[in-house]
Amino acid sequence: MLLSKSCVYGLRATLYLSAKQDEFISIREISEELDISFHFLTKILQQLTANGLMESYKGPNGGIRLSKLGRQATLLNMVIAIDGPELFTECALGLTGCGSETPCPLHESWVSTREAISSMLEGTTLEEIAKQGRISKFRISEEGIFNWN
Amino acid sequence: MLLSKSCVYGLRATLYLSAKQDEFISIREISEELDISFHFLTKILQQLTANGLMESYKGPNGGIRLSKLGRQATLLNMVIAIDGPELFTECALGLTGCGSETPCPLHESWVSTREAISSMLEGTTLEEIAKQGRISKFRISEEGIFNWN
DNA sequence: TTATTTTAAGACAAAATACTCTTAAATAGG
DNA sequence: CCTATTTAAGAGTATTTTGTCTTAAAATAA
Repeated sequence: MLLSKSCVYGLRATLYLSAKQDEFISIREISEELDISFHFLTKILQQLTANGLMESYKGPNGGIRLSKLGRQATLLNMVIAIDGPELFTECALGLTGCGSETPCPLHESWVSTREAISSMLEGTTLEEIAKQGRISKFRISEEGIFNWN
Repeated sequence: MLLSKSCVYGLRATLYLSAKQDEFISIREISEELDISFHFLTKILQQLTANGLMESYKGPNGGIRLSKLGRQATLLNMVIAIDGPELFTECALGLTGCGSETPCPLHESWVSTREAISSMLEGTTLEEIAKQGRISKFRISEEGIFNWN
């Protein structure tokens, strides 16, 4: 699995929020719309607020939203905030000293492959994805079509 | 983590065996040289023999070796035998129906990214890696330099 | 103030992954 | 045949990941 489940849930919630304006959206709503366990999602989003990528507000009409920083962020920032940077730094065979001086057999090709992975996640900001989503009607949940308005 | 630990251990053992000739190498030797738990490695290699990629022989002077099929195989075959094909088939966001008709926001770029991953693992056969290893002195363990003779 | 709604935090449980240990089966050599 | 060596198989343990539940804290509104 490329990304952990926590990370996938976090990304889907992030995409959900990218389509919303500045209002706080309740985690309950997100969890129901995307069919993700409420408490589990809460934990994941707490990590993102701790990293300054989201902002939360307690009480009635409270919820969560992308921070200014979060709106300008890319999916790569979200992935690193949840799964850590290891995917983009470590050797594919898990060897600690692996580098161009003392490489494993996969080293050179893995360096360029993980470039491809980070480009995929870094390519566009959330603002851009949201704009594109309105045109392309991307899915972010198993069932139903998400309203990218 | 791109590959499971089981998979990484299996790949490293595979690379170890690729440098050997037709003799059976004991799993004990591999586990000591590569610093992998003996019993755990045994389990992993059993999967590869079950898939016909390796052959084992019991008793004194017994051990394991790449089968004819295994020598002609690529690392991709080994990865799929251990971790299954999911990495190369599933949606990056874990959505079941994801495809070009009803894509997630990552779909198109993920398709080409996973192409990059499979090319990395498919690029060369074990025979070719072993040949290259003799020239480039690739590492396959934390410490020490592996003898690719 | 009080009740309600929401996130925060932490304990807990379940499942998956990683790893260990014991016993069985096969083979070789004396 | 007997013993030692090796893989096979399966039970068992530990750790990590995933998911649940309960209580606290903050905010709103009546």
